[in-house]
Amino acid sequence: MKMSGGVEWALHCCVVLTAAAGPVPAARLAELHDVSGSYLAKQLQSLARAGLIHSVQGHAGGYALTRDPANITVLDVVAAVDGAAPAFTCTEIRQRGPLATPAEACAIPCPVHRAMIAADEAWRAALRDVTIADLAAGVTSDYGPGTFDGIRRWLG
Amino acid sequence: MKMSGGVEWALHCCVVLTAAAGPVPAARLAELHDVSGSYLAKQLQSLARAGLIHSVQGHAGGYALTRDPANITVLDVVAAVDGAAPAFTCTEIRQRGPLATPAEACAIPCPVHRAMIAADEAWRAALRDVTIADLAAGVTSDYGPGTFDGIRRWLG
DNA sequence: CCAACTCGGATAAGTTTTGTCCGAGAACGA
DNA sequence: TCGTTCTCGGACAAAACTTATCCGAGTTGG
Repeated sequence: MKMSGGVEWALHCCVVLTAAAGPVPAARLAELHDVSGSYLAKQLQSLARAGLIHSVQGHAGGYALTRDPANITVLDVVAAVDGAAPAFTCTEIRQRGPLATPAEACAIPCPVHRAMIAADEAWRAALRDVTIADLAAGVTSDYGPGTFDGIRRWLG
Repeated sequence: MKMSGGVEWALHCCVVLTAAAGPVPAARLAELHDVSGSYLAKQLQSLARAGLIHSVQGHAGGYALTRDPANITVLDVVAAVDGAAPAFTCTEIRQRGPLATPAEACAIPCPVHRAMIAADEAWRAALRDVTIADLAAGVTSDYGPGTFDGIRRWLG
């Protein structure tokens, strides 16, 4: 039960892109966060494939958000980087063994599966309630209104 | 973001132990669910280490629940088998890089971390709301009142 | 037209999870 | 009381996934 470490990087990158004026290269984002540029590229590609950011190639290229930060939820980023599949996978062991339940009685998920589905949905709902814009607002609230100005200046 | 497959086995075993009169050997539980006995033993050991079940050695030994099923939550089982650590681990990348936040300003978790903590807590709360007794009641409701009688009979 | 810079996917190393085995210990029957 | 049989418990490999890296294709700007 461990989430990909790339999720943290991706979320921080999305928050930074909120402040950026134009496209930002992956290498610049990696330097800003002091992480492996080669690996961060992988996470950004996942975000691009999910349609959360779009890439601009060429001399002054880089990555930029595709839509308003208020319309990108944390769940979107987590699903893009870590995968959209639920953490729990039911293998239907109730249909196996000497006392196997017949398949026609298995129209609805078993009680164990139901509990896991409910927990997963609660988790998703919590992540869906927070947007990238909310995170950016939290950064401003925590570290002062000039924080993003400094980032914008450093990005060039 | 994948939960250990052993969690499913462990939960089903706990439900079965609800119906058992005496201790049940790991091999018997494995045969009932048609899974690897060697590997199921590992999960049961985790449950025993967590104090959810206790082992009885010797000729007529096996595993039995230590307390009332209504006092064992699904979260207890998940934490025992899959680990109690939260899925998301914050690496404090805000304290790294050229624009690093000074350590004295990092008394509280960053916004990203806060969102993850909230989601994790929602997930835990959902799992804490369901007990092994609830799962057993769900089985009875789904497959009929005689289900556990059949299991008890098969266990011998 | 050239050159430099960007992303994109294909390619290895490390780590965790999964799966298996045999030895130590305890209870029952003789 | 002793031996046998059954049980758990921890130590030992195999496999899958995550992590990390590289170089080529494509595009922009001068």
